[in-house]
Amino acid sequence: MLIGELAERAGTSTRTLRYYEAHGLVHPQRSANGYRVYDEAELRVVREIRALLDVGFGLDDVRPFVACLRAGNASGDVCPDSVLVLRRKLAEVDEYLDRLGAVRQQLHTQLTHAIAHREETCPRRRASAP
Amino acid sequence: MLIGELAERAGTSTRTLRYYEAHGLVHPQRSANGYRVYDEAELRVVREIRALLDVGFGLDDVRPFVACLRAGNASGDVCPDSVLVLRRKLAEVDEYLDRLGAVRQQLHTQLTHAIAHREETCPRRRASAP
DNA sequence: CCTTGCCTTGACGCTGACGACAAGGTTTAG
DNA sequence: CTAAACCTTGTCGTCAGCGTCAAGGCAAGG
Repeated sequence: MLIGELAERAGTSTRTLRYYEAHGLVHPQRSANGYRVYDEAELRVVREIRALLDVGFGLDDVRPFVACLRAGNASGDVCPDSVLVLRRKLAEVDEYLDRLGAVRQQLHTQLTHAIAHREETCPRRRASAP
Repeated sequence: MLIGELAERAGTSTRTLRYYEAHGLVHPQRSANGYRVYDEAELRVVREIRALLDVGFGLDDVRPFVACLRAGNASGDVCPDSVLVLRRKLAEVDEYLDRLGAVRQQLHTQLTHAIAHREETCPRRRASAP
């Protein structure tokens, strides 16, 4: 299959596929006229890449998973390097969740105080004094 | 106070202060020789900006808070526009927390399956068979 | 006069994953 | 013959908040 078909089947663009290739994630054959030719395996690889990128991975994080798939495994997750990345990413996500939770708390506090301030300085009609 | 002093007192760089000015967030006076001259109020403004950026706001989000401070309020939070931004940002954070939680869940699942797969295909010494 | 240490504007670099366009070759259909 | 619809490489643009020179002016001390 050519690049256009793969792009459509993988739900991405030809530009993206060439980008992945330039970064060493995909290795298509070339036909006589220089066109990139992909097989079904590459489709699975591209879908793996996309799935991981959607979850917040970078291209470098994705490499072990691609290698794992290419090594013949049914899933890109099962190789040691992939597991390492999964652990690291999970830790990163946990850390970010913590920070974001703290931020949420702070925003909530700020908002609460701001509202309280408004009630103080410009009381609503039905509040206390007429 | 000149730009270097403000930068140090605010814990940032002169480049950053000029950047804020270029984006209309800070308006220093100019001395005869063309140097930027800031007063104490600008220090508070810059600190407000920094605090909000640290929490994940963009420069555009910060504008209402700066205007609020400049309007004479003790806090940049208490003006209506600031409250709107606070509400919006809180909602954004909540949404992102949800997504990130889902991602965490997925990563956890992938990791669990990968580990289980390893136990299957290459059992530990003390597992089952000798 | 010279150095040191401020300050000025201007302009390019960076990160990441592409989008958009240019200028051209190939193949197929009419 | 030509248009349509593929494909190729190459290059620049995008978003945000700055970092990092470059080239030069101004002030003060020795």
